[in-house]
Amino acid sequence: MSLGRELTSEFQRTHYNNQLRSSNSGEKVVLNGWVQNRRDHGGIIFIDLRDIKGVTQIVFDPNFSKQAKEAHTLADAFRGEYVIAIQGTVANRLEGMANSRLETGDIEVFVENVQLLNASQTLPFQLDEYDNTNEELRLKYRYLDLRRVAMQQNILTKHNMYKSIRNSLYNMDFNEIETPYLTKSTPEGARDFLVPSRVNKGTFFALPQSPQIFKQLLMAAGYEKYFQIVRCFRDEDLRADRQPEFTQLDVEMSFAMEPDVMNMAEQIVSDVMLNLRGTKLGNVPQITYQDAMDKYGNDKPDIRFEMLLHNITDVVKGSGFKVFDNAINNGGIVKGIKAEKANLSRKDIDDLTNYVAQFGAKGLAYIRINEDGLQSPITKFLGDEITANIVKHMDANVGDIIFFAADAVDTVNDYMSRLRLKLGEILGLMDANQFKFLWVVDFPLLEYSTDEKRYVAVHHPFTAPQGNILDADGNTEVGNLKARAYDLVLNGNEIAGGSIRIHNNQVQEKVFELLGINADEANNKFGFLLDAMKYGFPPHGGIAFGLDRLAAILCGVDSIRDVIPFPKTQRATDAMSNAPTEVTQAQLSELGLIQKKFDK
RNA sequence: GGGGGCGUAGUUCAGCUGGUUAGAAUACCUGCCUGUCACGCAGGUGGUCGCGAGUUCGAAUCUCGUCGUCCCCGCCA
Repeated sequence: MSLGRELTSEFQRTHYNNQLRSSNSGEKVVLNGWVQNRRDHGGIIFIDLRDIKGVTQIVFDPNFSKQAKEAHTLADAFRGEYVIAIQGTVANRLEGMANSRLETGDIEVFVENVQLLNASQTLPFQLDEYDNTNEELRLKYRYLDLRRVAMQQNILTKHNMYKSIRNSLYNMDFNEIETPYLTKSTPEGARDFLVPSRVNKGTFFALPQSPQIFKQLLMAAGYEKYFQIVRCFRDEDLRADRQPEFTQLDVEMSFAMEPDVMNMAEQIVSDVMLNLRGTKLGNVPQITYQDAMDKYGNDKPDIRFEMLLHNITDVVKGSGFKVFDNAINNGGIVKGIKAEKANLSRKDIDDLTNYVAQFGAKGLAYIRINEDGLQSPITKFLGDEITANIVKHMDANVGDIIFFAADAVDTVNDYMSRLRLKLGEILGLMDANQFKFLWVVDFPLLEYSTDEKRYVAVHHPFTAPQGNILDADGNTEVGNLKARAYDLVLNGNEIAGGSIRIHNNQVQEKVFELLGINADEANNKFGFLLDAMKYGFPPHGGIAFGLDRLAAILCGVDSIRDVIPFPKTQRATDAMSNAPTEVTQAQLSELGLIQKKFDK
């Protein structure tokens, strides 16, 4: 293999590989890049030369000139992913030889001089779009994987998203300010990543789960409009859309109310949609949390399709069908969902039954409306009248299938919302080219955690309550309190969440009280924030976007790993470097994590 | 912590109910080819069937374990 040479000035490119057009015909140019593809016809060699901008076809024709003959001889040895620099002449392609799939497809460059800058071994996998290499190998050689055009497009899409977002916020007069990565552990919410302190042995920093408290303190400090594109850390198990470190757009503004934050957020996504997709955002509808739960069964509805859940508890009450009656008598509900013109086989329905079973469904009753009548395993228990009422209530027609859920409210909503999405997928109702944004508002402030046997914050403990919470007393139904919180949902994904925050010391103490956090504990954990509230803390609110998810949706990929340059595997390791790795005894000892061993 | 899928040439996969020498495509190597653009044609190299144990006359195939990876539940905004 020939050794690569240093780049010299006469081989520095004059153009990127997406730039040349017919108008450049006859010009002498220099191009740099990777050999994407080599087609050797014996007498003539074509190479697709790729750089970050695009591809140009270069031609090694030994008859073009005396120098070109030498270049042709060299090109004989070139292979995929060799890095080369060429000097040559731009020429219009022969009649009928243009390649409409290339930006530069009207021209080609006849090479007169070539410099091999570096060779490449045979790759561990092919970089073309026809190779569907497993992710393990892609991650091990991530620098090669990232060289693939599809991945470059994803990464650059994310760049363009960052650029658009920054520009929007600069235009709206927001200040970009940093917050620390070495922070205080507050065991609330997700598990922290801990960093041992060498200087203060036995103590630990935590990597931030979000800059929440710091951005509020920046409001206390009077900066009024803050934003940051910032890495956040959570030591929890991974998913296709969850990584231990992820990127968030964090925004906070003082003297703001809900519409101010929401309008600002809409401006950001409006600009992103216009800049990246060329589409107008339009009006973003709002739905209350309660409505979302009633109609969709979850707090992040995908509104690209209807298929609403219907509460039919009253319709089926006293039907004599044990499953329904038991659920209702135990305080639960019965919901129905109608899949219109759903041509599902018996096996499809079995699959759906198994699918919802993992979310607690004990079965999946249904009524299919056929030309010649109803087909259902449960109508014989329900009786003709109630069956007819259900069909009427659900406005079901021939070809439709109604599915039923009967259980505790939370269970019904959980698996019916998942059934709805599954049906949407099966019936092809989720158009990947549609981007439907939705605000979910009026979240509950608190929800009861059966695990911890206490109320916990739905958003976080700094979220302002609606109304005057200081009036709350023993008679107040704590679970009914509402928060000044809002989530932005895109195609069934929560892409941003925020709230107006508490800026009043008494209100904050009251919320801590409701959360079962006593004054000592609150002081210990958030004393500096509580103190700040005593020194002219302005009213403020903000929002945070999950940018990896947003980028994944915009790129049309299922996993956020495809928009993160160097992601972790599902076991939270780096397949390339094998991190995390063990460290030396000396390092541990220096950090005070083990007793120093005294060798004899 | 739990459930499931996958692991066979460099890569992507096939390999049935256990049966002679484990196949294909592509990549790679050699030769031919002046208009291709996933070039073409001819030939060739390439395998500890993830690893370990077991069942069997015989295991890529069956069983158990283990490792890796992905998806999901729990967990997590």
